[in-house]
Amino acid sequence: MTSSILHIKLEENLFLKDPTISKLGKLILSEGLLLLNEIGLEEFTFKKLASRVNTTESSIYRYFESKHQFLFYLFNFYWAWMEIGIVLSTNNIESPKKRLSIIIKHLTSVVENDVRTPYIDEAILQKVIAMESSKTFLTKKVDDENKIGYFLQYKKLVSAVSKVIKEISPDYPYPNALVTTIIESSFHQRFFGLHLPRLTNDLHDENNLNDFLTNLCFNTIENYGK
Amino acid sequence: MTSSILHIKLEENLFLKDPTISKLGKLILSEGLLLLNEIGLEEFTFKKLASRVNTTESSIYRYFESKHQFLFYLFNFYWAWMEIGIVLSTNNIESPKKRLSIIIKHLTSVVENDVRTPYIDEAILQKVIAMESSKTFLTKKVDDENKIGYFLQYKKLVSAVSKVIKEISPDYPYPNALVTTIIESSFHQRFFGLHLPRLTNDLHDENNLNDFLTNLCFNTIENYGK
DNA sequence: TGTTTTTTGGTAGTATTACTATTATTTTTG
DNA sequence: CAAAAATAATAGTAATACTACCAAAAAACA
Repeated sequence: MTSSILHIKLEENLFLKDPTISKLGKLILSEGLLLLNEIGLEEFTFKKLASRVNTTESSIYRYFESKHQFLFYLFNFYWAWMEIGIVLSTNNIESPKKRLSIIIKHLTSVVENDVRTPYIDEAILQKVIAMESSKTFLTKKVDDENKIGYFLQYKKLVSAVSKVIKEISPDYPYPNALVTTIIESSFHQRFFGLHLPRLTNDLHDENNLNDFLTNLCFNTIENYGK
Repeated sequence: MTSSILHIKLEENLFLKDPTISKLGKLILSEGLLLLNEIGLEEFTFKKLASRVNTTESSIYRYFESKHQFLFYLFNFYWAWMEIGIVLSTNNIESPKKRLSIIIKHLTSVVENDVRTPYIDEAILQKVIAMESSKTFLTKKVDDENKIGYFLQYKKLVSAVSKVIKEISPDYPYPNALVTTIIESSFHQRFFGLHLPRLTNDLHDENNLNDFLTNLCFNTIENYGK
């Protein structure tokens, strides 16, 4: 029996040395993700990570040129992984409405660890991305980082979902905006549920968050202009 | 003729010493806002601001204990100011639907400088808040900062808008979530229009952004459960 | 007007961050 | 077993995010 391993290959400029091909690299990924989840991007340093994996700062710098590059690596990993899951669970579905429902479920549900990716725990990754992903684009460096392809995976997914919306409502003029609104909202609303409950409505409950955004999506596209 | 000055009084724990009552304090606000807009929160330091207003780091630290407190000051100022504008332009309107339309216009339009607040340029403030406000809550300190009231103004506004939604659709279960989704989306979509256009749909045009979110809001609340 | 307060300026210092550079040691691989 | 590659260890730099202290200037008040 072959173990099924999902190897997610990311663009060359998301790292200095591919972390998936060495033991230390994998440790940096797995423990880095955990540390990021524990202390957050602001407090996260390569020095702390180094002491956690019993290596040195300089060794980590050989894999990633900065903690921002490391975050972008995880960010792209997440969206590449998400796309695989979405494609797999929708490619044999005829009805675009059903496909869209499934996609929204994928985008808004709490994720479980995917055992096919040994050094990344997707349940943790989702938390980290929810908390940190806005920080990838809300900077003055966004144009430079966009130029070197740091947002490619995210754009790819958005455009794929957008296509499904166009199948359902070809005249709806804002499919991309709607998709990114749903994604960002799912992250933020779950966060509000935990930390700033007056900014949301008991969306901590999985089904409510999915109901909120599914409803928002379909009512928006199906009634536009009516 | 009396000059009409809008004095926005903020909570005591948003500063160490009230910046609105001294010349230096006002300079810190006005120039700090401009500097923040120019270089972004990550690059912004009190040292740079000090050299810009010809004072010293230590003098600025007498007003704000950190740049994060300074950001929260601006954040609360923005939402307090926004609320005043919304109240003023809706309190004589009967129809809740009209009121909601006006509110969405306020929340999604590019703002112009309000001459009644001499040391804050609201047009700049809006840009800064759009870019930096997610960073106020997406941190590990959010619970502590929430406890000391750093999010009060924002919550107040959200709850006010939420009330209008309940007037229109009393059975809609997610009014708060919808309001924060609209606000966050208006910030992010405009940003995408400028920097990551493939994540949105020409919402750089004012009217489109307003149309997108007005439509999303009304269709969501009026068709829920249908 | 003179004298206290209050406010600001100036300097210094600390621990930490975000790196870069260099050399020594270990591990891998051909 | 030798050569190459990877990692460890150490050191160093400029900048950040502060704190502390004292002197000078400005404002308030008596």
